[in-house]
Amino acid sequence: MNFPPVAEQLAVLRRGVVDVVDLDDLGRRLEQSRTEGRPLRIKFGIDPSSPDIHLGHTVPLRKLRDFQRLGHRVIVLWGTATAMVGDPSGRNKTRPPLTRAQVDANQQTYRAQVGAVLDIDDVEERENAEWFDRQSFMDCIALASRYTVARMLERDDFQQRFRSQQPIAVHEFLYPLLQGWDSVELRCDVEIGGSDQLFNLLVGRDLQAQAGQTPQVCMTMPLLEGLDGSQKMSKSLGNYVGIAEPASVQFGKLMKVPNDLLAKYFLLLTDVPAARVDELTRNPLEAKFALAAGIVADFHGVDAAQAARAEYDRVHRDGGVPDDLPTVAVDAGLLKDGAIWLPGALAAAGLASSNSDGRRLVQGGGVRVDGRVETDPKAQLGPGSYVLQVGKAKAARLVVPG
RNA sequence: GGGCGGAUACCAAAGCGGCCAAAUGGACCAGACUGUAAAUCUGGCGGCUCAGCCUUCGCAGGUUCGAAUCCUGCUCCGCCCA
Repeated sequence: MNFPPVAEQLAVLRRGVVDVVDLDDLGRRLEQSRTEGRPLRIKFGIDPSSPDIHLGHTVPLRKLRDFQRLGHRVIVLWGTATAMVGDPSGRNKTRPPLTRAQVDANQQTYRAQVGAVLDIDDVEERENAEWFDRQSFMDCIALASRYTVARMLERDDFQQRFRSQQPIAVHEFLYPLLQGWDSVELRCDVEIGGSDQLFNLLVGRDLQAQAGQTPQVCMTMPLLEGLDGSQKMSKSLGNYVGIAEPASVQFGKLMKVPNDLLAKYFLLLTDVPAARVDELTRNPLEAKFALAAGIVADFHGVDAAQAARAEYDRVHRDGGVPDDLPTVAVDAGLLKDGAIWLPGALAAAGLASSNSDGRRLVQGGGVRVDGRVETDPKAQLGPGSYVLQVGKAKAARLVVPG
C-alpha cells in the first residue's frame, strides 16, 4: 500500500473539520501507517433510527470518503443496538423505542444511500449488536464503573440540563459509554462525528486507553444548517435536502439555500477548492447555480443536473410550468353539475391542506389556473385538463372527467 | 413520602363568566420587491361551497340563559423539601 505524503494527506483531511484531538497525534499516525504500509481504521457510527439520509449526513460521510480515497480503512458501524436506545444529545423528547424490524429496514435504506457517497464495497460494515447483544447486565455495570458522574457532567448538554434542573435519566449516561466501547471493540485509529459528538468520541479515547489500546484520534465535522439557515438540517424540521430526492427537487431546494451559507455548503458538500469558493461567492446567484448543479450531479449525474437547471430557469425565470407534473384525476363524486369547485380541486390535488385553505389561497391571489391568476373562490372547473399552481413551487395537472 | 404550581391552536404565551375561533411573538403559507437568498411591506394561518354555520382551550362530568374562564373527579407534567 502506497500512501501519499503525510502533509498532503493532512491538507485533504483537515478541510472543513471543527476539531481534531489531536492534530499532532493524527500526523504521527499517518506517518506510522505510511512507513508500515498499514491503513488506518476510521470509524463512523450510524444509528439506523430514521429511514432517509440528507445532505447533513453526507458531511461526515464525505470526510470518510477522503480517508477512503487516501487508502485508509473505513468502518461503518451500524448502531443496531444503540438505535434502539436513542442518542440523548440535543433531544428534549424521548424517542419511542424502535423494533428490531424497523431498525433492519432503516439500515437497508441507509446502506443504499451511504453507497451514494462512499465506495460501499470497500467499507468494513459492522454492527454493535455483535458485541452488545451477548453482554450481560453485569457487563453493563462493569462498563458503567469505568466512568464518573463528574466526567459525564463535563458534557455540555448534560451540564446545561443539570444546571437548569432539567431531568437527566440515568440511562442517558450509558449512551456515550456504548459508543465509546464500540471503538474498543473495533480498535479504531480515528473516529469521525458531528461537532455535537465530541464528548462521545472522547469517551472512546478514554475507554481505549483503559483497555490498553492507543487512544483514537477524534475528528468532528460542523453541523450543517438546513434551508432555513439557522437550525441543524433535519427531516423533521423540513429544512433538508434528501439525497434520494429527484434532481429537480434537489435543485430547487438548493437554490433556496441562504446566501450566507453558500461558502459553508461549498466547503462541506463539494470538493471545490477554498480559493475558488471565495471567487464564486462574490456572485451569490451564479455560485448557487454552480452549487446546485454540482450536488445534483453527484447524486443524479451531470445530464440530470443540466436538465434540472433548464427546468429551474423555465419555471422561475420564465414563469413556466415544471416537467413531470403529478396528474390528479378528479373523483367523479366531487363533481357538481359536471364541474369542480376550484378550492376543492386544490385540496383534492394536494396543493392545499383543506377546502378552506384552498379558498384562502385563491382569495389571496396565490393560485394560477393554466398560468392565469384566479381570485374567485367560486370558480368552477368543467371537464378537461388544467394546470393548477400554488405559488412558484407547487403545481399539479388536474383532470376533470367529462 | 410531604408541599407548591401548571396543562390554551405547530411552538411560546395572553385571556380568568358573555364583546373568544380565542390578543401577541415565532414558525409556516401566499402576494409585492429581488432571475437566488436576505431585508422590508401586505394578507392568511380549526373546519365547512364561508357576509353565515359548525367543532375547539389536558380528559370526564356539573353549575349557569351563557364557560377557555366557576365547581368536582381523573390523567399528565414541572419545581421545592425529604
